[in-house]
Amino acid sequence: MSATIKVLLADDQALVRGALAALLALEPDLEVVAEVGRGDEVVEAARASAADVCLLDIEMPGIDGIAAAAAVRDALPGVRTLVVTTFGRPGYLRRALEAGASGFVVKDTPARQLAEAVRRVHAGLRVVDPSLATESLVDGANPLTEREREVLAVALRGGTVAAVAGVVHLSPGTVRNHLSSAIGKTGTSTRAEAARVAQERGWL
Amino acid sequence: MSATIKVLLADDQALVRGALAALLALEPDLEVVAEVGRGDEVVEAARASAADVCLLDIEMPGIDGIAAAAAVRDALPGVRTLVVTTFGRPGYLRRALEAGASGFVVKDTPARQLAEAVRRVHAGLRVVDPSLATESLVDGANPLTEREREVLAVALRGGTVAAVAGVVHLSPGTVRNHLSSAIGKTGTSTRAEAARVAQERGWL
DNA sequence: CGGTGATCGTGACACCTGTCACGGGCAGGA
DNA sequence: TCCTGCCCGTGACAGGTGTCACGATCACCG
Repeated sequence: MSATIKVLLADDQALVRGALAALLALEPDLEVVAEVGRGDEVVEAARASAADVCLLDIEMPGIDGIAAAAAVRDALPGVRTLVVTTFGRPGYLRRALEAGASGFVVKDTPARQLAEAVRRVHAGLRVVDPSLATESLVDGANPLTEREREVLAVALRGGTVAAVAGVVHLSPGTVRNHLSSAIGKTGTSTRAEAARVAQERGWL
Repeated sequence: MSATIKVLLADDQALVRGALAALLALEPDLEVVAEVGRGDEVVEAARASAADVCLLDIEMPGIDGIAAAAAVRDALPGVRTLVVTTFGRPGYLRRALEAGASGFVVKDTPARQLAEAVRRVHAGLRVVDPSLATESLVDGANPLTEREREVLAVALRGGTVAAVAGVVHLSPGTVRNHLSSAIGKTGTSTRAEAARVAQERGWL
């Protein structure tokens, strides 16, 4: 075991990545051993640098931070992951924990708490934003089915039913049925509203 | 004149704010004298701390970073502003410069260049992301009219024509005409697409 | 002064959407 | 086995949407 906790940083914004590195470098017991800007480079870099904890942003090219957490869990079981994200969407928290993440921190949290969160995760504890944890329970699970999510995700870009049907290889009528169901489940009245609400809740 | 450059940080995400502070603290000639999380606190904090340069994020509660830059220009003419944002939308660059910002940096830029950008801005130079500058020229100005922007901004939330008409206090028919015009100008075929494209280009 | 363009409104038309009812197929649990 | 739930599709209907033509007012500019 090394004396310091080795940290891997994954964030697509170089400026934020560098800034977080500077922040963690202030802590004598932490050491940033790797930085990546894509989700699909996390496992490789974590292995090469023998990282103890991976700090993962969700919004990243390649694969997102949640999928990266799952990949780390499968490939490097001893490595802990801590998801750090901009959006405190309840669905994100649930999916992150299901992907094996040990912690979930929103970017609104004070800077000084980040190092402490890394230490707790490294010690085997779970770190979860308390305000989000309750919200996640209140909000409940994702009521959308697999196809509804898929159709709604494409509809988010704004095309017509025919365009969506072409992308997902379905009949236009089926697409409308899925959209109608999703509209009902989100309590909205148009697909654009439904897509927006679903995204805000982390259902996509 | 002080020996160090006094910097004000404005970003709604506390973690990013603190991280940027740590990053700039590494530079001996820079000093972070104030941190705020809202756009409408910038002028007050800049005055109180006698800041030389204001680092402004665009996405902020209260007023956004561009409006904050304009407020600083009007209230504190000697203070330079540097806009730092997540999205490299050409329209943002143009509007930021019109608001009197001395610099425009995307969060994708390497961390080490930030301090240099602050120094250049403090020296009275303009700092503009080069890749964005050319894109801004190619893209041209915002073709949308004032009312088209307003209607499109409301339509972005996804409601029906009637709902939009109620918000902007217009006739439903007029709203449809404005939307139709905006759809034509964005080269799209639905209002949702038009709103998405307009936002991506910084036209809203 | 006339011309131009943004703004606001109406009316009409073809088309798209959201909803519902109704099939059938397929997996998993009582 | 039946039942339930998800999936996929069709058809029909009312209502919303996008487009166009046509007026009208107002501000600005040559």
